[in-house]
Amino acid sequence: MAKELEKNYNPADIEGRTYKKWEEKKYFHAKVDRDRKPFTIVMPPPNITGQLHMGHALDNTLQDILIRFKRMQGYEALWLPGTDHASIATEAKVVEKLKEEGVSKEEIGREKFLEHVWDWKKQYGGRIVEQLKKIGSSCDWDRERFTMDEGCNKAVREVFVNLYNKKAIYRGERIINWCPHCLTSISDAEVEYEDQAGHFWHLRYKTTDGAGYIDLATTRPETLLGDTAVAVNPKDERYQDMIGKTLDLPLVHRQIPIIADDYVDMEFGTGVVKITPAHDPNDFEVGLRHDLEIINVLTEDARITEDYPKYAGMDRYEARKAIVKDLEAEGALLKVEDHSHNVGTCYRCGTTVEPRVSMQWFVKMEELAKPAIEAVKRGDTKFVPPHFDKTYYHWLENIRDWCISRQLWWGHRIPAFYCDDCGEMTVTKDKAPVCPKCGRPMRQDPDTLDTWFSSALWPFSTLGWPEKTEEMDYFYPTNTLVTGYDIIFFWVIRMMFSGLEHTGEVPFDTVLIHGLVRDSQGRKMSKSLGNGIDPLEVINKYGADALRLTLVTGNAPGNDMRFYWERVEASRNFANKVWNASRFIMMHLGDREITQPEQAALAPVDRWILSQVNTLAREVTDNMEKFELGIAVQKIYDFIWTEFCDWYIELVKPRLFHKEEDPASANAAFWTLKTVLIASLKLLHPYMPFITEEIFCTLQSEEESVMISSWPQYQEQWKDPEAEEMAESMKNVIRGIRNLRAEMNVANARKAKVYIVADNEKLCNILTDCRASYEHMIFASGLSVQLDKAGVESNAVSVVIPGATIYMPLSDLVDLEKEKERLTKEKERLEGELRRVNGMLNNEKFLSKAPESKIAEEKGKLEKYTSMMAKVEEELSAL
RNA sequence: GGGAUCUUAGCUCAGCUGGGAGAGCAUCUGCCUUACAAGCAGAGGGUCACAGGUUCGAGCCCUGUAGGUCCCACCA
Repeated sequence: MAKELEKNYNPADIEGRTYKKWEEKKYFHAKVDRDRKPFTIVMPPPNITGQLHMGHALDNTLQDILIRFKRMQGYEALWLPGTDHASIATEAKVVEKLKEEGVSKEEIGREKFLEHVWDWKKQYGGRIVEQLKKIGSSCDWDRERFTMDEGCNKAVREVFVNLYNKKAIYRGERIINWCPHCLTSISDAEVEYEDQAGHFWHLRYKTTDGAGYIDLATTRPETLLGDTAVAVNPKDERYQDMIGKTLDLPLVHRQIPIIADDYVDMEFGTGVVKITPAHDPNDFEVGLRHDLEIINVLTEDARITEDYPKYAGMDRYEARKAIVKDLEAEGALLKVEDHSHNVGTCYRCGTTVEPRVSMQWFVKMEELAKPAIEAVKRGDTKFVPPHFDKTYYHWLENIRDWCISRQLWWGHRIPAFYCDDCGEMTVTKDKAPVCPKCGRPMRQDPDTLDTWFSSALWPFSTLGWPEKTEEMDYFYPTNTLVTGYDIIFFWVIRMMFSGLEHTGEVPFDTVLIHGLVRDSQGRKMSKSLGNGIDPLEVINKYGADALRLTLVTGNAPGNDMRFYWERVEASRNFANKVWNASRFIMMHLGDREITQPEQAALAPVDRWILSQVNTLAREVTDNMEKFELGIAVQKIYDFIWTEFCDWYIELVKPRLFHKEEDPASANAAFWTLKTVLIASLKLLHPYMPFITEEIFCTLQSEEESVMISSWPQYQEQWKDPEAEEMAESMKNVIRGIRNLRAEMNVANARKAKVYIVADNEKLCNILTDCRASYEHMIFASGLSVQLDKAGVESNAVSVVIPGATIYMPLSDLVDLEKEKERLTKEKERLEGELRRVNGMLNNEKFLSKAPESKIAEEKGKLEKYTSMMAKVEEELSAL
């Protein structure tokens, strides 16, 4: 049965069934196989609330390329997928859904609420997984995990208890970042700072003795209600006599001391700072040093507390207005200035965070950070590109303790238990412990853990840790972690110190960092701007392969890229090119039995393209191993389109069209076409898995698959410098004639006799030997390759190529002036080249210091250009 | 305030350890040549931000300047 491809490349028909076939055949599944080397990637788990966006598409395309490459190279390649429970985001979603139904989470209670969340997860959590499949991700879905599954929970409890016992986790009342909208604490990393326009309110606080006053400025007048001191710098001479005095706090009329603390910058403002320990992290520190009272004036949703009846219930901003007004009335307001300052906002909802003193759990970071820094310094884990290690070091070297408790219900519950009877607290892996002191049942801490706490364990919790599993032993440490630079501090550093602390090893040897996919104007894609491009829309229109190719071409690791539909079209066009070249080959191949020809039966052009694809395999492999995916795919693209399609296929066409006349030659051509096509498909497969699989299976058999075929290896025997030289000469001839015809505006239909006058016998022989390969491409009525000008008409047009001059008698079309112009231009070009070469070769320092090979190369060029120049001048003078 | 990074063709970007500037798109000129007009053949277009330095030789290495982007930072 003749094998054929559909007339048009239609990705939609192919992708779904191809992916299904791969899944059914279990090609994605990796198992412990001690005879093979493992290669492991763990997928950064997308949030279950998420929809596939361009960031996921890029991230997963890169991972899929790497894993397919390694799989074909013979590694036991595991790409372990999963999803993240995303506590804040998911809880918010479900709360919102319940709100629409008229219920609040408090009304239904914790257990019932969690049931709702699990239902929600069941219904929507798989969405993103299905979307990942659409782009071709070859993950081992049999091993899919969830950050809240039983295994992850076990790992979380193990880690928490271990760290607690080592005193690396502690509980304490600290000032933390509080989101008044999400109603939970968030970590430092989760706060995003932005410049906001605000004001400076200049205030005057009078001393209680009525004898003096002190002026200060604040950006948050409403916190005045919680002021418990005013601070000046101890060295500030202006205020020496004020230190120790007491002030009458306006509005509240509480007596507060003037204290001295180094924290105060004398240069800034009046050099006086009001101290509100409950509502500012720095003031909190000052408060600790001076044993100040902490007066909380805000509720958890950032309203004024009942303690201040006049303002009670007002939110932060209403209260600010009211208080400013009252201060003015009291004469305490001096002036108001515009001022822009840095405000912390919640990364999730954008609400301005409120520093808040509360009881939370923390991970002590200093000791954990050290080994993580050392590991990268030693090179146990490398960043690609390397400069991202600076970001990594900077974070770890300046890290503060990590607030891990969240006032949420959806998440891993903190494994700390309290005895209401005797007040005992215990931290245990046990899910329902009794009080170690009095034996009564205990109450579990109501808080859950920061989502990143479980994400930090992902590279090993997914492999079965803390159990000593085969998988853990075989696949861990993993190899490459692929993620965006915006996630380094959230995730990479936390996996690093967690891996080192709990497994004693780095969790991965390489961190491949990519940038952001921006819109065509360079803006970040965002929901609020509405400028996001849906990857699924791209796939529907142009196919997953086109999307993937677009995301990796012309991009270097760590750099942002802009999305253009034009680029997707270019990728789709390439897919179509591959498709049609394959279709052409198969059309002529039909059912023909092809045998590997003897070396001697191969035409020079066959040996040339075989040599080329061989070199390509080596270069592509090198580039991919260095994570230079953009460079690698560019080489594949150029090879397939230019060398294979535009040159080789065009050159062998006559042998296919007249296959019956010379079966041996046709066989050699077919064998070469097939061999090169298969190698190309293999090299291209990691980038464009669907189209390559479809063509491969049509060409070979449905039972086979390019994705589990072996990666092309460089083989010395196929290297053929002679054939390459031949091809170069042949291309020069063809290009020379094409140029001539284009410039003279001679249609290909107008045939002419062509004389190639070679400088030397060698080139003459080369061009004679392979004339059958290129004769049809020069539109000649006759071709003569010779060593002298015998028989060449006197007024033929000419073009000088390296080593030869080509003449075409087109006398009736010749315009002498244009000929002169053309040859003069060529002469000028050669003069430039000769200037450069002579400049180098006449430089004694170059001759004495440059490497031999470079000097020889330049000498060869000098010879070439000198000879060409002589011929151009000769032609010119002949005119 | 500190750090990172970028500045290459009209646009978007590549350019591996320093050795004659590339791609895609766009533009111009011919072609429906029986795989592909989502195509073929040709052409034009760049003092590689600027100034120094190292080197026989710099887009690439070093220093500085200017501009852009991003991250971090407790200046009330």
